[in-house]
Amino acid sequence: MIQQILAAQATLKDNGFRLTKIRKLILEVFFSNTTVPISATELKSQLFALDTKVNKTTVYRELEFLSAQGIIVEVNAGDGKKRYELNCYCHHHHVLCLRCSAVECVTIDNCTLEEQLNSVDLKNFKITGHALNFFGLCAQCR
Amino acid sequence: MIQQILAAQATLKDNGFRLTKIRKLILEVFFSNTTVPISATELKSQLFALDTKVNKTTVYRELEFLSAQGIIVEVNAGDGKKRYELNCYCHHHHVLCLRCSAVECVTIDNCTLEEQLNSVDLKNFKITGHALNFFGLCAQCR
DNA sequence: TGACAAATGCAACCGTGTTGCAATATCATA
DNA sequence: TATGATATTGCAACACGGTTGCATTTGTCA
Ligand SMILES: [Mn+2]
Ligand SMILES: [Mn+2]
Ligand SMILES: [Zn+2]
Ligand SMILES: [Zn+2]
Repeated sequence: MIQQILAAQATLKDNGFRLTKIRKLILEVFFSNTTVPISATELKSQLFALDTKVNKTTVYRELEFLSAQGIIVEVNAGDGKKRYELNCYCHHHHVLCLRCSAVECVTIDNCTLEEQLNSVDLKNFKITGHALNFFGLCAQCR
Repeated sequence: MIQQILAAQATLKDNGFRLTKIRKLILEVFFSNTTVPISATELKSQLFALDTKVNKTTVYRELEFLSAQGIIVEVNAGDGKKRYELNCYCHHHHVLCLRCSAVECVTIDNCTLEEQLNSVDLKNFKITGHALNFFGLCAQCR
């Protein structure tokens, strides 16, 4: 993990971007954290808990920046709120708790969605991706 | 279609609700329209095109009301915006155009998603539903 | 150390959706 | 048909997630 975070930092520097205090902290949050996707508001809170008060504009801009760099990815869990997680380069889906909005990643072994698409009438859309979200109640809320 | 709209109106009256000018127009929009889900803003525009200026609060409340009555259903197409369509009582999914936000319904024949769930680690969530959204470019935008 | 550009903070704004409350319209009943 | 109870509507103000312009600060490299 320490290697990965250093690699990410090196890549950023190589591309002419700066390693600010805030950016390094955000990288730490994403790399050290669990695999749960977090929202801009949650990230802001986590930074505050780390004694770093960051303006929300900066948080939004940094999330967009790290997404553009391919370090994190946007997760749409089905409520109208963007979340982000470390880019794991592996296709998977998400579960959302309808009561407390907790989100977890879920992986379907041998997901055949892509193959099933061939037999589907997609209304002349050119498909570039899909999102499968499950809804329900988490362990604490059920 | 004319029968269905009359049946819906009768049900509403039987349950003590009123058939206002606005409510009847909204029912007409949903029953006569294509099967494409529409947002509150789009509905407001369609009513305006029918020479009926409606306050947005009324639109939102009416959409929630008709959902609660089971006449229409909420559709989450993957952008952070609620859409609604006539309740067809049939399980299906949706495609979203990433450029113009057009939405269409798609049906996967013999959707096996529910069965695949048994072999999936759902993180102790109790699942009550799912949403599968495809993304891409519509016929006009591709 | 200094200059230049990247990053930040601030304030104001946007779109979607919600709430409290007063005014209005519907409809059963007289 | 007139009336009253209450369902519905409009208005204004608000909540929330997210964005934008611009001035200030900070990181980096020569
Ligand atoms: Mn994930
Ligand atoms: Mn549909
Ligand atoms: Zn929960
Ligand atoms: Zn399109």
